[in-house]
Amino acid sequence: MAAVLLIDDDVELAGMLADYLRRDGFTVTLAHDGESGVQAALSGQFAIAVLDVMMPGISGIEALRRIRAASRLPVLMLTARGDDMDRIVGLELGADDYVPKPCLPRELAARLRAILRRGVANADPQAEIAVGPLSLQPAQRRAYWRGQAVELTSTEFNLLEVLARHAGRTVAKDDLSQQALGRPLARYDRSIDVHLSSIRQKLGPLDDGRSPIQTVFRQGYQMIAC
Amino acid sequence: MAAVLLIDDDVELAGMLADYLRRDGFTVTLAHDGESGVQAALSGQFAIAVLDVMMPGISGIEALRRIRAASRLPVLMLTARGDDMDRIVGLELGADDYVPKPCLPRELAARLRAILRRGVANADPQAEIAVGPLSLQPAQRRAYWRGQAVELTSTEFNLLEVLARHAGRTVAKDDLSQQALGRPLARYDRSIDVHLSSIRQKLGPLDDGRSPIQTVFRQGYQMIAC
DNA sequence: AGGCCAGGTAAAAGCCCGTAAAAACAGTGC
DNA sequence: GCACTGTTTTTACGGGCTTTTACCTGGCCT
Repeated sequence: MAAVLLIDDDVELAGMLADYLRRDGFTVTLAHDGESGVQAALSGQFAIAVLDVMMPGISGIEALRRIRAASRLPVLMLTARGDDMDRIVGLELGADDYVPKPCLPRELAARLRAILRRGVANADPQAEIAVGPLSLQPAQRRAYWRGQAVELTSTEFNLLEVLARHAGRTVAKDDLSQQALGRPLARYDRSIDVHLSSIRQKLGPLDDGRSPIQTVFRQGYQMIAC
Repeated sequence: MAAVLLIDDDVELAGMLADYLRRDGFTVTLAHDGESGVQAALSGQFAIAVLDVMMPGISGIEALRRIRAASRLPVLMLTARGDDMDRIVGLELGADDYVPKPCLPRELAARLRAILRRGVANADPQAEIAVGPLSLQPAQRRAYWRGQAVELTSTEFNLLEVLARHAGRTVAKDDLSQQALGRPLARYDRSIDVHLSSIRQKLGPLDDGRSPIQTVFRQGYQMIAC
């Protein structure tokens, strides 16, 4: 089943959780401090990470920030009962869920499965993203259209990757700007539109003559799911 | 802020939670049994529903099943500590999250916000919506009428999608505006009417000569269920 | 019957988006 | 430092989509 990375400095508790998850069908790897945890999370080997908020050295929040800076790997936060603020902040920062400690292993497993089922977001950077005639290899930053390599600039690739990861759903322009350009969308900023125009030209139309990227008026853009 | 429907037979507890949520900026409506709760959930007036699992009459699970049969409204389940099985089943059935009881109101609010932030993404984009001669593929933003592709503008598609998801029930103009145009209905705003006029022209009449979208005087519009 | 108001629809007005082209920026080699 | 090259952002304009306006029809009420 899915590969889980468990980052928690409490060796005993982590071991116990890992045992339970393994019996439940998960493949579990342990990291006992934030530093090595972040590194492992970015290795691209895991489908999801479980991250303890309270840790010596880098806090869980900081670890999450560093993971999010480079990856969309799903992350579930473990928090001690009571630190609600941290919970909210955790989700603001882009955690996918949190579970209060002490937690029932069974509950943890259920939430892991729920996140994995929700799926798509599984940004395993090693994997290839395929949507209809488009295929992307984020690890090599290469794009193929109908099997042919396409020359994209760096920004164009970023944009296309975000859209492809959310294929079939509308992505707001602000999110596109945030994730592909790394800055919030300013008023009168037309960069996204211009880049999308060039992407469309480089890719060409679908079989039915439509563009593979649809405009959703006033909301954003949507890549057509295969 | 967001309109929350709270379905719980425990009047006292529900009232307390409602108070907290209101102070937190939510608009809260209460339902004290499954039957009326399901009905309210399908009214299209709410952004999210909170549903107690343990209820006399229809159980929370059954209520969820009936909501899911007709709608993708986000639902958060309230479960008593211990019934893990129900939790898992709850998520399998398409709940968006669950919170164990007794719960901190603050935690409930945080989770509600997290789901709402996740936003529209809840609508299962792979599914195809079919209502009589109409079929919609939200993932590709395509519409077919009697098997023929129909060219719709972005807003027209949004409107039709909302109506089709609630086929057989009246949708208030204000909800249509909110969901398809992303803004509340203003006085003297005729946009919805105008868009509906063009949709009707593009689709044409049903076999019996009526429009597939009926006007419900002073209330809204309703798509005729197959 | 007549007035009032919601809704149907054509047409005008206004705004958003597509896109070419210019300007600004970043990197490279000399 | 400077010219050269490739990329990103800004600018500008035209076209299309949305919204507003206006006029008309028809239901509902007194």
